[in-house]
Amino acid sequence: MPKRVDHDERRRELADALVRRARTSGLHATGFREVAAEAGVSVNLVQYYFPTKAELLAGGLLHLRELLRPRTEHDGSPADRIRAILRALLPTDDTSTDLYRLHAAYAALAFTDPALAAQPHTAGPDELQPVLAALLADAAPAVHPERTATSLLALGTGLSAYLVSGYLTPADALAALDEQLDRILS
Amino acid sequence: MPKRVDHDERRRELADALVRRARTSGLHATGFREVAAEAGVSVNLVQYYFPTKAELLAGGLLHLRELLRPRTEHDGSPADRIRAILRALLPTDDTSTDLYRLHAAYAALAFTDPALAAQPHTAGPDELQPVLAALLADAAPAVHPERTATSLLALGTGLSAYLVSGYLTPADALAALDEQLDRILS
DNA sequence: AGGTTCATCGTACCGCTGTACTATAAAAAC
DNA sequence: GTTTTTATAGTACAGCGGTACGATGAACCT
Repeated sequence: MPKRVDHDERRRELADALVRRARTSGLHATGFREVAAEAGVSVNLVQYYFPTKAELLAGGLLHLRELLRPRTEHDGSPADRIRAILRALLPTDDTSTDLYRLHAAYAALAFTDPALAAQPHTAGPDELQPVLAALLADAAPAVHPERTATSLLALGTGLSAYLVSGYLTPADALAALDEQLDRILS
Repeated sequence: MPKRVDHDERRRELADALVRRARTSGLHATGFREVAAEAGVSVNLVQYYFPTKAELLAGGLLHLRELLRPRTEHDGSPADRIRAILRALLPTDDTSTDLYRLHAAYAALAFTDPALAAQPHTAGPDELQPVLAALLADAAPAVHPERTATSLLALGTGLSAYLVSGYLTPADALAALDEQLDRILS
């Protein structure tokens, strides 16, 4: 076996195994043994890269955030970019639904776990809000950019929650979003 | 000790102990022993009323839903009632914040636990949406009642998520909600 | 070539948690 | 008044999960 291994890469592989497992079995049912089995590797190797459970969980969250980091680079007019960003937020296929649900599990854990709470665990507005506000200032001069950006993101978050819970179909959620966007964008 | 006890009442007491404990310690860290200690009672008594862990959890969820069942009875004009219902949805004080977070933990669990998923676990739109739609049909004839009701509830859900995560202050969330309501309610 | 380091494995331990078994006192039944 | 429920408590057991301890073979260094 090789001696030198890229530790960051290895950690990413293991974190990905955690995500794969947890997004179907649940985060609460995913420990060292499950991650090891999913990665096809020994239990102790997982502990070699993530010495403690807290670090394993944190590594999983870091990787998950990477997986669902929204692509903010779209082309087209500012109005088109706004629409594209918000649409990309909604979990409309099975994969993004699973990831969103896993993220919800992490968020719930973070409420009572200070270590996780310290880590930025958000698919929250903090990254997208300024981007959206800047685009809105350009595309919709009539509205207050920051407040409108926040409201749009909140709407997207709520629609996402309804989507993953099965209360809405993707078509309905997109329609609700578009209705709001059509009103704002001139 | 008395022989006859109201079992439903006792179950409610124990479920309340579970909620009290879980809303600060986290649902994952709340088992038979913790509930028993919180209720000042023996471990076995908890099991006497909730024979299995699944039933204990389900009992807690049932009680939690009761605690945060929104009061839909308000007085005033339809417009006032709409505003009151949506405001009441937002967790603006510490208690409702804790309960909302606990509910989020239950929702996350339900995604991977069929037994919990079968139980109606929602602070979702299913109860409020028809009520709101009926009021909207009266107060805002220009808009599509069902779609608008869903959008408003989604906005409320998103704002609630941002509130319990600390991204928004109650004042900001209420302002965002009011802005939207002012636009719709003529 | 020999020793050292490093990635990997197998196994063992210990604490916690759900669950089961037995006991007991008080109230109800008769 | 005795017997039978019934609400409660204490203790015990078994499985699982995180963690720790050794072992081993391959690659690197000199």
